[in-house]
Amino acid sequence: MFTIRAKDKECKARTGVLTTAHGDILTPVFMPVGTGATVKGVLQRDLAGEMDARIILGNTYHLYLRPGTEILKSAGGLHKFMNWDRALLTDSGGYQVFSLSGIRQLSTDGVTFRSHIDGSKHLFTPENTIDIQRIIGADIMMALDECTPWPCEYKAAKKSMYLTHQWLDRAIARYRETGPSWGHNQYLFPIIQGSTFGDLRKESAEKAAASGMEGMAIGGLSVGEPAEEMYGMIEVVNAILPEEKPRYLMGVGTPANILESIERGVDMFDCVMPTRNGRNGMLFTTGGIINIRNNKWANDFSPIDNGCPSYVSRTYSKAYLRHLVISGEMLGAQIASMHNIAFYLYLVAEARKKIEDGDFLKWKKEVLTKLSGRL
RNA sequence: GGGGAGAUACCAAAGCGGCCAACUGGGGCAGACUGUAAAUCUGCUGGUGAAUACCUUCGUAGGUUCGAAUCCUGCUCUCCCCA
Repeated sequence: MFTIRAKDKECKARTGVLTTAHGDILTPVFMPVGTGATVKGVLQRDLAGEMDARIILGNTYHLYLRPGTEILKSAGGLHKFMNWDRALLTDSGGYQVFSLSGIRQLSTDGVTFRSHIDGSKHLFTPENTIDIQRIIGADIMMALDECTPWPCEYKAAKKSMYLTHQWLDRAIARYRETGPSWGHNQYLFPIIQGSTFGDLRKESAEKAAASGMEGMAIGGLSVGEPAEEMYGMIEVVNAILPEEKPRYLMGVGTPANILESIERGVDMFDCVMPTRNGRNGMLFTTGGIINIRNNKWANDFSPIDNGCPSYVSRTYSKAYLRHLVISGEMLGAQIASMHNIAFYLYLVAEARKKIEDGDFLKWKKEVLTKLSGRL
C-alpha cells in the first residue's frame, strides 16, 4: 500500500510511504543495488544501521545462476539467506536482455541466455521469472521486460514494447495464480517501455496503469539518451500514471538525474553508480564530484565529506582514501561505496524533508549548483 | 690477481645497422562508468607544438658508415665465476 504524505505546490514532487511486509519505505527513496545478494563491499548491518536503507535490490538472473533456486529455497528465501530483514526488490532480468545482448536470443516465449559464468543455456519467461522471484521472496518483483538500447528505431521500439506488454499480461497471470513462498506479501510492478518516443511511452504507461498493480516502473531510460530526453519521457509517463501509486524510475542515476526526476513526480530509484563508481574512485560529495585517485588529494587530510552524516564520510581523510583506492586495498572500495551510498540516501532524505517543508525547488537548485562542479 | 657478463627512458626489460623517440610490464597522470559479465575499462607517459614537424636521448669519449641504441677502440662503473 502506498500513501502520499505531502505534495509540492510548485512541481510534481511528493513524499509518501510504501508499506511492505518488511517495513515501510519513505519516498522518494534510493535503493542501493545488491545484484548478487550483496551490496558490494557493504555490510547489511551498516546499510540498515547508520545509512538506514529501507530497501535494496537483488537480481533474478544473477541469483538464479548463483547460488541458484535450490539453495535459495533451502535458505528460506533471500531475506534469510543474506540476513536482510528489510525490504527487497528484484529486477526480473530484463536489464540483462539489454546488457547481455551479445549472449542472448529473444523469442515471443521469452529470452534465452547463455550464462556469462559457464556459457550454459537458460530460458527466462515471464512465468518462470515470477516463479524464481517467488522463491527469492522479494517484496517487490519486477515483470520481465525488454530494455531497448538507445538509439532505437521507432518500429523496433514499438515491436519491443508490444513484446514487453505481452510478457506483462503473462507475468500478471502467473502472479495471480501463484502465492508467496514465504508467507509474506509480494508486489509485482509492470515496466513501461517505448524508448524515447512520446506516443509509445504514453501507450505503455496506459498499459501499466491499467494493470492495477501496486506500483509502476519506468524502464528503458538512462541507456545513453540525453538527460533532457529522459526527463521528457518521465513527464509524458507520469501524466498518465495514477497519482496514488509509487513510480519507480529504473537504473537512475546521477544525483542530478534523481532530483530532476523527483521534481517530475518519481518516487523510487536504484543505480549501481554509488557502488561501482565508488569502487572506481569516483565520490559524490555535498561539495561536488571527486575523482579520489587524482593527485590533488594526496595531501588533503580533510574528511571525505563533512556535509554527509555517515561515519566513514566524516572520519576518513581524502588522502587516506586516495591511498587505499590507488593501492587497490579492499577497504578503499568499501569506504568509497559506503560513503557514496550514504550520500545518496542523505540526498533523498533531504529531498523528502524539503518537499514536506515546501521549498524543494529552491533547495534543488542550490544543491545542483554545488553538485555540478567537479572538484 | 685470472676469466666472463653487462650498462637502454621513473623502475624492470626487449631491441643488436635504416621500418626507433625506441616492444612489453610496472609505476605515474588523466578519463569513462546510470534496473552490475565491472575491485573494471580507455587514453597519455623525453621536450616544444593543434599538426606535418623540429629538438635532445639507449654509461662515457672517440671512430667506422650515406645512416649507429645496434659495429670498432679507449675510459668509467656494475655483476658473476676461479684463485
